[in-house]
Amino acid sequence: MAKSSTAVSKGLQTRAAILDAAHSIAIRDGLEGLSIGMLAEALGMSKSGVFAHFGSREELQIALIDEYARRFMDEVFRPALKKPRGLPRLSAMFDNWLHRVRTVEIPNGCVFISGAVEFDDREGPVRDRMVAVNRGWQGEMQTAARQAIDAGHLRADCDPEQLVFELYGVMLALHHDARLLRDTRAVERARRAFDRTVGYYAAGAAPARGAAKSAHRFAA
Amino acid sequence: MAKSSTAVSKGLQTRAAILDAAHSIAIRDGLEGLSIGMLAEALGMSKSGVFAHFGSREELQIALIDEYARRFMDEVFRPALKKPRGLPRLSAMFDNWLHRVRTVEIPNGCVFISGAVEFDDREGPVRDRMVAVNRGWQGEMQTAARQAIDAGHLRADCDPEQLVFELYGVMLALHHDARLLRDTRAVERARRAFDRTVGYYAAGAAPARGAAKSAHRFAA
DNA sequence: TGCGAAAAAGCACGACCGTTCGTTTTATTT
DNA sequence: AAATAAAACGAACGGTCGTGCTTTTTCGCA
Repeated sequence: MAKSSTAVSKGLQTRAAILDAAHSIAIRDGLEGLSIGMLAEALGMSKSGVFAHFGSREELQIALIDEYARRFMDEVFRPALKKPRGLPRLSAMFDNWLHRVRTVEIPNGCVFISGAVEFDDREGPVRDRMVAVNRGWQGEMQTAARQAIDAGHLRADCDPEQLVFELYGVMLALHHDARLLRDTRAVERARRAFDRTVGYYAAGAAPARGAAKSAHRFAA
Repeated sequence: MAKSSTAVSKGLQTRAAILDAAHSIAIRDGLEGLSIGMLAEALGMSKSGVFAHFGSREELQIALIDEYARRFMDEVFRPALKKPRGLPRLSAMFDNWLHRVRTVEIPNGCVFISGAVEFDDREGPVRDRMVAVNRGWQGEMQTAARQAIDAGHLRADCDPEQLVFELYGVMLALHHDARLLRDTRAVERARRAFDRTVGYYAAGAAPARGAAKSAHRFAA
């Protein structure tokens, strides 16, 4: 009750508004397409007013990466923690991700993906934050995979890093086919690819049968 | 002998030189990072001199996409045609691609990938060309997969489009991990993912065992 | 060798960029 | 309500961008 007026200062709440508008722009045009000018126009305020909240464009980009990562975690990973450890949780993560792609990332875009392409060969703090955030969710997913192994859902010889590598490849291919090629079957393909991949590593399924050899015995 | 002076006109050969320099820039900074100014500086000529060869930046970008696609086909797909149809050819395509990634695309970048991200939600002729070129190589690869099925190397229930989807996902994940995260194990993971994927669809291997069910029986 | 055409240069334009600075308007506190 | 701090504004700077002109240089051929 005592807290009469504002819980957060005016500055913080416009900063949040700026980041919200920046999010809308960035998922469409990427981190590079994010300009302070159009951001100010979208918010109905002056360029310098927007600028003052971050001090530089780089800081704005970094703040947006954090904002995007926060939303991603809240939508994709955090709800999955309510599922029991192991494959249920891992599947829930993928399901949430797929749902997010279908609802927000197909019409718009994913900052993780566009940011990775934009900053993969550019040094600096923006790239560093991009890497850190990526390591973050990859770690989360690897942990989930490791728990699935411990729980006996996945085979013991399943490499969590390899599994996450392959699953992210599925998401990247999904974005590519759905967004560039506008292929409506992409979501279904992604689902099938996930099932096949996890099914391969699933305990009880046929063990690794030297696939590395079989694929290349024809070559050379 | 009769052709005394130049086989190609001066204009065409500087145009080629421009496209070569543009290629060097674009694989690093993408199609959006390709500016006429730095292109002119890199070539030691004037902006308007460069500009005159294409008439617009869009035309330059389109010409570069074609140039990149030509090189890609020459390096990755065309040599694979010397291999016998089926899995040998498909494997050769992937091998060549992997080799190209290792030698040119890890230190630099891939225009197919950066271009897809940059233009996936922007209308216009550049995007259209990007789509066309992508459909091109995907079609080539699907044909190779179809031949592998006909030859009995891959199972009859293997969907070529699904297979190409999954294999491209492997390449995308490779670029991500190798370029953004600078993970040296990415190439090895890509190789393993390819082997596992193709191995799954290989004739003689265990048939599809309802993986779609097995992966999600834990969920919900 | 000279002539016509093609290629390159030079210059200027309007637009947008990130950023700085001084001022003015709002919030917050005393 | 007065005083202080925070926030937003407005104008300007130097820079780069793509693009349209005109002029000069260079090439190719008779």
